[in-house]
Amino acid sequence: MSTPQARRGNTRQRIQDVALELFAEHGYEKTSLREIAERLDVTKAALYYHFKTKEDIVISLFQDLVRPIDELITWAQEQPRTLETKREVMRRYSESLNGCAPLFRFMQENQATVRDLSIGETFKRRMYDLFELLNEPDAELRDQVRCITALFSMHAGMFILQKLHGDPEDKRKAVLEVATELVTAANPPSRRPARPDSAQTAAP
Amino acid sequence: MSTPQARRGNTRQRIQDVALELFAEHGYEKTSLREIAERLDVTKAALYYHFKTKEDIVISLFQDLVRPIDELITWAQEQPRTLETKREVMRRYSESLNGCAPLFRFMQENQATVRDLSIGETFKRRMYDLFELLNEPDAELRDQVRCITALFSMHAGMFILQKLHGDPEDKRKAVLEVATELVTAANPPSRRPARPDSAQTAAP
Amino acid sequence: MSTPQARRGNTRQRIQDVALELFAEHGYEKTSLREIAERLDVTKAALYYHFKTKEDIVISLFQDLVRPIDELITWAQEQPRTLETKREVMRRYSESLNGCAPLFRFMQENQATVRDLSIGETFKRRMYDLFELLNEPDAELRDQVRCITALFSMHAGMFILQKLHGDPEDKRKAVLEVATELVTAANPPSRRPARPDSAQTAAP
Amino acid sequence: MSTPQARRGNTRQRIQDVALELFAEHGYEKTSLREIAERLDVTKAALYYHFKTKEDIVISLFQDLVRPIDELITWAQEQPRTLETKREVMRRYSESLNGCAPLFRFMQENQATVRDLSIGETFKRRMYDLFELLNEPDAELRDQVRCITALFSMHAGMFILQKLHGDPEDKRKAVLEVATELVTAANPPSRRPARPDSAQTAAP
DNA sequence: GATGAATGAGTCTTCATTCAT
DNA sequence: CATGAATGAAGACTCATTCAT
Repeated sequence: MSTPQARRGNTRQRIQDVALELFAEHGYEKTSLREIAERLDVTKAALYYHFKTKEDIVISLFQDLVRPIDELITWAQEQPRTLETKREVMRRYSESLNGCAPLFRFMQENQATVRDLSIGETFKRRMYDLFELLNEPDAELRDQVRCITALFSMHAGMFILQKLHGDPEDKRKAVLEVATELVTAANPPSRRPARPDSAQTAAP
Repeated sequence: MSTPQARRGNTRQRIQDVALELFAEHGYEKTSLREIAERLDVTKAALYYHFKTKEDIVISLFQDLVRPIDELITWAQEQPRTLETKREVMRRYSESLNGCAPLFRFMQENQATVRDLSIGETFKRRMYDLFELLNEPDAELRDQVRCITALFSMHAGMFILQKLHGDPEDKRKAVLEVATELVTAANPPSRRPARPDSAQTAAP
Repeated sequence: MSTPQARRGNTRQRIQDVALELFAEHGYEKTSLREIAERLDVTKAALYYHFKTKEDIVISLFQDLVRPIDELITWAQEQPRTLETKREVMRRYSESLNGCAPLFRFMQENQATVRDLSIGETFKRRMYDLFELLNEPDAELRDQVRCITALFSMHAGMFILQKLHGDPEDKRKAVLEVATELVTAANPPSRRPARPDSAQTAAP
Repeated sequence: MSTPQARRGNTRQRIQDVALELFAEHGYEKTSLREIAERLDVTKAALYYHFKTKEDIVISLFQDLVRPIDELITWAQEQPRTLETKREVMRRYSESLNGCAPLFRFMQENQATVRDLSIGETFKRRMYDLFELLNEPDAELRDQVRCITALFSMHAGMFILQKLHGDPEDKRKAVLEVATELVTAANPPSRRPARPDSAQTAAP
């Protein structure tokens, strides 16, 4: 696996893996390309064969992440805006996040940096789309806060809970439950769309 | 205020102000001492008269912040562990945070950096103390998540909600309410200490 | 002279001197800041204390050069457009060039580079101003060529003739004579301003 | 012409064309092989199939240029050293230059670079040969300057006059005329070889 | 209290070049 | 004929830090 021959052809992938690991661990700015290169046992110049700039590495990481979320958003926008849909969005979102925990940890812990990177705006847009899917347009301020907290707690949840003992999967589910409760509370029956039967068709 | 005479003697304070502003805006690593010095119209060397290192500036900022929170923790540990105490902790914490929003924004958005700084450990300790004040020792996982989410939403709340329109004070109250609800839900009547006097023995 | 104390305070000047020497010798691109720093026995960073960028060094060199030429142009524009004025312009220009021969050699031999630098445009402008001072507005193409050749031969003259033996001052005068002849030929009596008496007031 | 098939077999030529274009535009040092390769839509490695080094490309360009000039020199050295021969040399030289204007522009504007390249010396030799053909061995300094100026103005003429309006061919002729006048003036009747047959013994 | 001048270590990035395929 | 992958050397530039004055 670590012979030069075996590494052929997957260097790009290996760069992404190591970079993500280091970015998540020490932050984007404090991770130098020298460090990444050394850990891969290649030269810095090799990185530049695969990525035009340091930022480009982050962008490539982000693009792999954003796809499932984009699909989720697209799917949700075609569903009826029922509570059940919202719950399903939360479920699916939780799973998406689970698949790219390190990247989300990186984004969470390097927000100041990410904001200056070109992906910052894209990321914000996604968050806002999700918020709008959970939130009713004319919701009270308190309910808006509930929705945002729900989203945010799922982002942060994963690694904030790391020091708590317990099975990671159990923790994920606990976070999902609490977050779903918040969304549910933010969508009281009185404010839900009139005909409840549309709800039946919600999730597949 | 901005004449050379008026600036005499409060340079230290002015450095802290500008540094915090820039750290919060662009992150710790991307803010150089040159930038800070230029904005203050002094030389970099002048910064070194007031602070031993760059990290020292952050530490000094942090110390001003941590005091009210330390006091809050000390006070709370002497109170009975009732739900009402927990609610009061939330109220007071919300106000403390309000007083140092930019610093918290900085800590929130530069976690990867802060972790490597000497303040990282101190900060984590405070968070854990607060968590223990809100959480019952043998609480279910879900209730632990509620407490952590409650704390976290108050940290993040302030600047995450910036794009929502509305009076900042209204937003703060909304966040406080939602967070307090989470804490309340995490402390169901059945689990609250049966005899309030047992609370006396709670804190060490 | 070369003790650290003696060097204090004139580092900026020394950088300019060495830089000009190396730029003229090997070209702008092939002269690295490392080279300049090493020859001065300072670090590269020291150069950056005195100049913001590599280009900045060239700009500073150029500004010292351009001043006497600007003055010459200003002076000439206030004189009557007689042949005698033009001859005086050539005389003065030759002396100006003599004072900054290495810089002109640099500009002459690195035109492709200079063009991309910010000084390129400024320089071209000066050349055009000088051309207009020597040339009559509606001159024939051949006379225009004469003027341009006159100017150009003075620029190039100095270092092209280096391999010819003879006293440098003699060579400079020879170039000036030939160039002046070209200008004279480009301003035939028939085309000179009508009233010859205005010519009397020409040179101071 | 630009289909892959049509490009077969003339890649070498295409490299030369693009390289010359870029060298003339931005200079030798600032033109990277990557740039050349990209514009040709081949890889850098492909360039190395056709040329051993970057300098090799310049050398190959130069060799194509130098042949007609070598022929001109050889021819001229066999002619009698009369003024008429010299005039003919100028005429032919002007035409040669016309055929390779971009290369000459490159050499003119990158002298500092060319000097360090292996072609530098070769080029200088040719220039000196030409000078000797135009100049009488024991000419006065002023006449030597005339000859050099004549040569030089023809080199520089082409692109210096670019901003002047007028037909390029007209400009070329104007330059040739002025340059020829300079050569004529440098060869006054009094100094011309008395008996034309003495010309046979001129060149070594 | 503060500055002017400098440093050493490090940053990201680019380049000409090589070579197995 | 040409490429994909990589290298080593070097480039310009920035940073936190120091210290004599």
